[in-house]
Amino acid sequence: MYALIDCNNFYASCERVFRPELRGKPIVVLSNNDGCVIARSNEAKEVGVPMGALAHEYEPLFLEKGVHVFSANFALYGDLSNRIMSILQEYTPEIEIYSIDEAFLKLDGFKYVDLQIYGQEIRERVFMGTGIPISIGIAPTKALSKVANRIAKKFPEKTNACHIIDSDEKRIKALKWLKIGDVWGIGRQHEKRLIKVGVNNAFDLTQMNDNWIQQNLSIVGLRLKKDLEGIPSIQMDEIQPKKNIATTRSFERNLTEFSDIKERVTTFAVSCSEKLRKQQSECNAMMIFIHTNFHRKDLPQYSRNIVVKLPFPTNSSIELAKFATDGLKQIFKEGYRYKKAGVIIMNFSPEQQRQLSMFENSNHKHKGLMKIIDKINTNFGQQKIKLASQDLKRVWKMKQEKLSQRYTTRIEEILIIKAI
DNA sequence: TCTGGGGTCCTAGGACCC
DNA sequence: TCTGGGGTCCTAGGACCC
Repeated sequence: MYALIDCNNFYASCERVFRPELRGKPIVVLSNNDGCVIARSNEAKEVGVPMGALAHEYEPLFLEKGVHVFSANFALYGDLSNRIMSILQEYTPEIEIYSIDEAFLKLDGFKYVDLQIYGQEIRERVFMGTGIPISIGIAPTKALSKVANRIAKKFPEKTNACHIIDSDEKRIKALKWLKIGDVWGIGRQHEKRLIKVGVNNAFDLTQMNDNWIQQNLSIVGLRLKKDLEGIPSIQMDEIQPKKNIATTRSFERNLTEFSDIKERVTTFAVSCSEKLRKQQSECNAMMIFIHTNFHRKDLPQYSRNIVVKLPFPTNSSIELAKFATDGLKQIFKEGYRYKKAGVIIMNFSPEQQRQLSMFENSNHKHKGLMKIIDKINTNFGQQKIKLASQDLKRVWKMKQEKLSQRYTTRIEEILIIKAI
């Protein structure tokens, strides 16, 4: 059996951990730059805040309904996620961390264990250890455990937030209940196509012809169908090094000057190379993109990207910042108001087994230098050491007006309790 | 004024090899 | 009239996930 653990309204729940007075109150979390809503507590959903709601547009509703608004605090969410995952690891040797708030547990050899009781134990332990409420779905395949999890979430009273699909009867009932667009792996495009041929729920999908599925939804869709039938076809994935790493941001205001954008792109490249060194890889190519604000129909639009092939594999911040600047020079065009830029690095190779090039090589001194810089930045706070090409005293930054404290990762922001 | 950020996998088609 | 057969690798684009 597989168990899918999913945190309830994860970001909103994280904000509540250190603000217990907000339990039962509506909460929303905003995207970078406080642009739109990316997470909502159940109470916020009830008062009518949709996903992706524009913050400025919904300001009146927030005030009227007493919705508590937070800027995204990824330092906090990431740390709480790590804590939850390490608790989950105590319950099975085989775990797949699927996203920041989800994990699959493979429950092999649990034949004589009452899974409902086991599920309740996990829920209590995670809540005790972190203060985050979770829902659990248990079933013979991964896709079915996703379905079970949905039921657990939708009917918490009836299921005690843990639903198990362990008979064909339960499976079919669940599949008939689940709308096709809500099935894991069926997005907008597939949903449209399926409804057109009369597939309205997950059960209908399992009744379709294999050839049709493969032709229209590819092998991925066929695996999904089998999984929903109860034939395990989607495997557990181990944690693997990433194949791409990206740092992209919208700017708080439009940028027109090359030098401003160059500074941003340099910083993005440095951030990518830090992540790259963490997984001990080097990259062989890099993409840089810039574009204007797509939503402003009244302004001239410009959007371009460039892929730079590196002459040698590297993970040095200095080298990557230089290549990023070179790339930017080729795509930057004067006279536009830029809203967003990004750096994506790809084509990784392991740091250990590098192929030496006859003529061009990265500066071998960088390796030691980067190690020291990473160490200092870890110990003394991010960005203590920067490249001179980055803005050393950045005056403008992301809009984060409602940022909560990084309670669990910064000693100076730890929760203070006053005993009176 | 105002619209997030970070990933994965699959397929078709073209270039190239013998 | 008539023009082989079998591969691999790479890329762009499209779909999906949270």
